Amino acid sequence: MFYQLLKPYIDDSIKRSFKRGDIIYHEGSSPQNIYLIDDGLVGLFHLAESGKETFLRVFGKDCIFGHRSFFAGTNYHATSIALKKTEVSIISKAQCDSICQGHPELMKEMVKLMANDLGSAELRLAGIQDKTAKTRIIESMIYLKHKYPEQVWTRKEIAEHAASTMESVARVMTELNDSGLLVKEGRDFEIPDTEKLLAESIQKSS
Amino acid sequence: MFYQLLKPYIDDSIKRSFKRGDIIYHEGSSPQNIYLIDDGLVGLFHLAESGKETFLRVFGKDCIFGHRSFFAGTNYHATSIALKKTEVSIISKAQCDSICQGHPELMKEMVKLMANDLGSAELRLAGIQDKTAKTRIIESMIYLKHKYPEQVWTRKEIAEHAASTMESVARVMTELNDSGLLVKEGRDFEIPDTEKLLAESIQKSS
DNA sequence: CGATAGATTGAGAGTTTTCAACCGATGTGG
DNA sequence: CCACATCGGTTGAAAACTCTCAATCTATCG
Repeated sequence: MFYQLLKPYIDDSIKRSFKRGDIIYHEGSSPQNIYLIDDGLVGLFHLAESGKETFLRVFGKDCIFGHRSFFAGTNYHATSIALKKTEVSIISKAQCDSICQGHPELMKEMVKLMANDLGSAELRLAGIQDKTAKTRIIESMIYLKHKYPEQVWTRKEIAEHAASTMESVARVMTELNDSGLLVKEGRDFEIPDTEKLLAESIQKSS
Repeated sequence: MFYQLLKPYIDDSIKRSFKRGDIIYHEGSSPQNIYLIDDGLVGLFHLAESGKETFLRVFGKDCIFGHRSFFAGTNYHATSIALKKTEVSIISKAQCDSICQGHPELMKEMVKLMANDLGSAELRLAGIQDKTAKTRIIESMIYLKHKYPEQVWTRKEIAEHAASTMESVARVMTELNDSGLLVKEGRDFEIPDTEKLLAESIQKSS
């Protein structure tokens, strides 16, 4: 949607490539651009000094990222990292400003996007309080797998999205695999029946 | 700021009063209005079935609330509750739409507001992972007390903001009171030196 | 086929929460 | 103005859910 709106303006934008693990921008630095993904997958992470990482958001083809800091007018609060080979178009501050100027309908979309992301973030915040680790892990597995099924998500990534640890994810996956609610396939996995799995997630962990 | 922009349009808006504890809108219901606080204090809470509550945001004089759901186009994801005697102006959907239509500068402010709130929510999310309960409690005490110093914040409210429990808040407050970093005054408290208290919060809990 | 990143599993530790009992402040009606 | 009801706060002890640590195993890829 943004892509459709932005497309006419980005033909002359700068392109860059990243491979898995590459950092696109760092927490704390000042936003000079908005990024648009032509192809690939990017994760937004908060990296704590303790070494703990939190997987905040994921962006795929045709998504923009870096927009939050841009519109907030603050430095980046998190670090964006390529999760696979990724091609992005870089839209400069000046370009952004001029595009926004002439397109109020785009601002409406931007408001909507961030309103939704804010809702999700707050629901996750609340979920850490009242949901068990198992429930959160199942929800994160479903979320990530459904959003980007071709990606082989690591236990660590799922854990960082669920506010847990990779060991706990491994344990939950083994348990679900044994009960048939999930099928482990090497490092990847499949979800045969999302509804059933969601139902399981609601039970108190055993 | 919103208040200044909105003021000319809300002279004929509906006013309503609430007393402490009154629910203004419920999670799950459909947003019909945006609310503007003429005077008072409102908290946004997520109420889990387990009984656990999460204190998501606080709104004081001249703040708007209910805007996230309005702009997301979804039902409320949380419940707003008056924290003291509060007067609000109610701005209807239709009024909102027409105001937004004619005022792109207002949409820019709205984008900025939500971009900042999204950043805060995600930082809190990350903080639950890598900060101790004591650190979060101190941060929430400072945040709430500095934002609305006249309010007598309860241990429970602080706990629900810090993703902890009122017992833990009571214990931290007793400890800080004994070390002089905080002064308990009946149910209220004062912070003699915010910098010192912040420094304390960074230490690992003892 | 070796090297390396990722996954698994067990046992133990530990921060917080939970539960429960009690205390103290605040506010109201008689 | 006192007595009592209630709401909020305090404290201790025990429980518990997860995490941490460590060793081992298994994919995957050059």
